[in-house]
Amino acid sequence: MNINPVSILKEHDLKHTKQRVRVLEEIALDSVAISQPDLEKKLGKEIDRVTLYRILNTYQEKGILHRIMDMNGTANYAVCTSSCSEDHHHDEHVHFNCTNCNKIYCLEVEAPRIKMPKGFTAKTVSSIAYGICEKCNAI
Amino acid sequence: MNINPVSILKEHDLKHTKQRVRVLEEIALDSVAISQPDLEKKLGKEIDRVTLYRILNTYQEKGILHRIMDMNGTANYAVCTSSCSEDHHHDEHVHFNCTNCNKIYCLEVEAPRIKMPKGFTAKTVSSIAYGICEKCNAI
DNA sequence: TAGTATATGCAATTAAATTGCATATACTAT
DNA sequence: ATAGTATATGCAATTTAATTGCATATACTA
Repeated sequence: MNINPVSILKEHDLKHTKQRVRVLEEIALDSVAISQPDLEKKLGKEIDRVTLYRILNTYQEKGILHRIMDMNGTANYAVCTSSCSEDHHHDEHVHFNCTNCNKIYCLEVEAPRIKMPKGFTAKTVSSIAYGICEKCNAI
Repeated sequence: MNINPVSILKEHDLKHTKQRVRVLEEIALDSVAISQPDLEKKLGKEIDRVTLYRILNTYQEKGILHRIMDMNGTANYAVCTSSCSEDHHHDEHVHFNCTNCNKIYCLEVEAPRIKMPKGFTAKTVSSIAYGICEKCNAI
């Protein structure tokens, strides 16, 4: 993922701190979403646990990160595409959660439009496919 | 929801206990999924917390209940349609999570088939639409 | 560069989930 | 019916996750 943490922070009126930059860098390393526990393991010595929580919440609210819940209710984070904003997350693509390695992929597949019943108004739709990923299938 | 807890238990080779029956009854009361915290509040005095965890896990594994994770990673439970089984959850319908009242509805809408990229094999797909529900829209 | 607002880290608390074990309960075969 | 066996339940204790309050440190503004 090719992002510039500093300019992302500026765009969203967030103060430039080394912890915030570090978190964004770490998450952007991989196109695969990273789980909160894994992030903690990687950053645990550099960034306080509580700070990490707060940074992740801020990023999610600002539309900088997607939060994808896996089957166990664990939060996973990935960098949003540039079109996301505070009031509208454009994460209408499909996520894929491998039931073997538990990785979450952002597929380049548009989430299909779903017709809502009368009275219901949908703002966003999250589709998660569960199965076996590329790598695990190859083994 | 019109179910018979006793026969459901039999079908799945589960022992008939009053706790298991009670849990099924409670969840089947409403077509809307119920959250684990709400279940605990309702059953807390009748059923031990740990037992509830275990019953819910068993039901989910056996395909008796759907587990739907909401935005906060909280588990919500609803009765599966009769076509669910241990090896294949047929919950390919869309869920709707109201961002106002936080209720989760099982919509009578089939989840659309999604084409997977090469190498990925999907077993189930879960689609959750977020927005405002019927009731909250009416207010 | 001083002043101010906000982010961070630490300590403490609260809440959620898991484990082990003794007892109680449901089912099986007699 | 009943004894025996397997499994479910409830309790206590533990582990893990998440939240809150507050003092200090850091980034931005004028």
